[in-house]
Amino acid sequence: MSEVTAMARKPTILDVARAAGVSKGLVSFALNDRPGVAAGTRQRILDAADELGYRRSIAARSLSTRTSFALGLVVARNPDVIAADPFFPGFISGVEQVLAQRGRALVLSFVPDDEAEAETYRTLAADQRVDGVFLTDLRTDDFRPALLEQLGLPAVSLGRVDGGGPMAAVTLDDTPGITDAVRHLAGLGHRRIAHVAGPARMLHALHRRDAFLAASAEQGLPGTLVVETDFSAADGAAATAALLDLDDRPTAIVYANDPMAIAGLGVAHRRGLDLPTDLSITGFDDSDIADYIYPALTSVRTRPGQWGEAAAATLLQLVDHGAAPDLDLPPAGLVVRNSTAPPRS
Amino acid sequence: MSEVTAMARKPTILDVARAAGVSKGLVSFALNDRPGVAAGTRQRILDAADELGYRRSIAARSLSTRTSFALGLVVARNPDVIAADPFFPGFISGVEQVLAQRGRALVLSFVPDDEAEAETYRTLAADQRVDGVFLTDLRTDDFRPALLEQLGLPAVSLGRVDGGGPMAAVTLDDTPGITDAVRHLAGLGHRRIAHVAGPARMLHALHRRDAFLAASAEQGLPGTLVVETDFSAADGAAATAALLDLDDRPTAIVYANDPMAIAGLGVAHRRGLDLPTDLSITGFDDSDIADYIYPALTSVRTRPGQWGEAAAATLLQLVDHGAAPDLDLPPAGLVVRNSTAPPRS
DNA sequence: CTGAAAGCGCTTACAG
DNA sequence: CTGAAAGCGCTTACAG
Repeated sequence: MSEVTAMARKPTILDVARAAGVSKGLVSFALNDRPGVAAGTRQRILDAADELGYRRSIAARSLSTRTSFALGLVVARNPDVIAADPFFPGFISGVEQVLAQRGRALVLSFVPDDEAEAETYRTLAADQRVDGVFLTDLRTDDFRPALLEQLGLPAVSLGRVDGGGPMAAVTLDDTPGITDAVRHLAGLGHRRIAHVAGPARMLHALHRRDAFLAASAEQGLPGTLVVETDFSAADGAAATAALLDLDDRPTAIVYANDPMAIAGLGVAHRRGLDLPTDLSITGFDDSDIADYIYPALTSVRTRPGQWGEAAAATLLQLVDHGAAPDLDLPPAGLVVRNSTAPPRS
Repeated sequence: MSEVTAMARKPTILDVARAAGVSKGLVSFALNDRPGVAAGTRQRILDAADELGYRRSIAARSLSTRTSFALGLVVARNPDVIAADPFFPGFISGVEQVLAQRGRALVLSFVPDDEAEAETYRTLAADQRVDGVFLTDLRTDDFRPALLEQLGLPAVSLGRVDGGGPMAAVTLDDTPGITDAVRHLAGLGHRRIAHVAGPARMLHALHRRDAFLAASAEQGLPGTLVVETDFSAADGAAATAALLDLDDRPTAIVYANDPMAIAGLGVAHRRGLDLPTDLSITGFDDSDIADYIYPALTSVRTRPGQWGEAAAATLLQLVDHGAAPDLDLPPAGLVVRNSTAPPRS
């Protein structure tokens, strides 16, 4: 009977202290790698903890240190758009890989709009659910940096915040990928190249558009064919239809993400165009499926997993040490497949 | 100076007790809707709490109640496969919608394999990170139900566990969707219909395969053309190629998910087949992109968001009240588009 | 280098 | 119906 009770109860710091013949305080010091514990004593404590299968209670540590040992990610997007976007699963996997070995958990939140997003950050901060957050999908006039600052929530952003505040950032330049795409198409002989861009309120969509514009100028192309979308397949299809309706329609289209490029392929096929001869297409993200559609999609390969690892390491450093240097990741590169070819004569 | 200090500190239960002129204990009772607090006193306490902008500390509540006020989801899949699968974003959105209004958080974990998965559950339980978990992607000989039972972690499974243990379940029958697909194809005149199945170790893949077999039998079709895959686009493409290499190749293929169906379309196109005339194709999931590829994909529509809401509500009930009834969701239905047509002559 | 004690902010028997 | 106090399991000055 008492044996059962003894087995059911998980060991506390007091059990370790008794087993090692020291005080709770000293156990705490040893476990936290604090200086000022004799080497022998430290070892004895560690052994005792090991022997007992002791794990420090996160709830108790949270209460006394005001730390949750968790990091947060809140994503404000339409579920359909998230589902079509290969970024988040890869990013989260990367984050996990780092957090798991550091004993941290990831608290995830998908919210439908800006308002719910702000509310979520407030709740996360008020409840001290997380020690810091990842800031993704940076926007123009983004209200979040100021909000997080006000809430005192450490954050690392993916990409650099607009105003250039003090927020730690992990960056990855999309420009070379888009530039390569335009050069590649121009090199094939295309002169009328269009861009199906993401929403102007999203910074990375803007960067891709700007890169497209700059590369077009560099190649002496007009670069006036830019259509804005919300990143959805539906918008990508509509934008493609609009471009193909033009009297002087483009011979190539650079899309700001893969789902739209795939939808664009569909529109072109429906119109009986012969791809890639009648229309060259490039995507962005290099989704898993890109290699298997017809024609296989030329796309810009980003590395969401690397972003995740880097962002997690940076945020952890920020949370643990109060500061972290910015990190710049190797830029995205173009993967050439069969959806791009010289224009028809 | 002291004002600043006063402002920075967030109110505790003691502040509320003082403001209301009662003891901490009584505040706790009032906040937890316990009986035995005079109506007037309760109101006074609630008002005081409101006035002060008081929120109970989750860390403190966690420590004294051994409750984390969080639920867990651990997903063991290759990031690429997750990325291609529209299920999780929708599911998570649904879960969130319920958790947010109940003050619960979602702890998410993506792990690479079974071993990491088991370790994650152990850690989640040992650290009391979550009060319960969602069990997705049920497998044959699934080690998780027994592990969770042993760890004392309440769980609700998506679909019914193999052995039929005591675990709460939210179910959604895939059978009608597949049956409809086969009937639809048979009705169009197809006699050689193949199935590109998911991995046999995954229960929902098995269910879809069994449904395919049963529907084939019902329609008097051989139903022998079944190829197993890992659900990836790569495997879907390979399976399609193998089927099309057959002397007596199928005129229609029922895929167990959309990414494979899309990859299959690509393979068929590459071989110069005229779709859907030369080959009819159906998917499963009804991804956002299904409507925009060419030809638009006939697919089975599941409702991941509904699953998420139902599963979250069920798990919360289980965690809060110790028991929850099983729930059966409306079955998936076929959405007919243009990737299916009568076979050539 | 080590111990004893207070404190983190709640909840919960126990009295009255 | 209400209060006083112990307890959840840690961390952290403070002494020595």
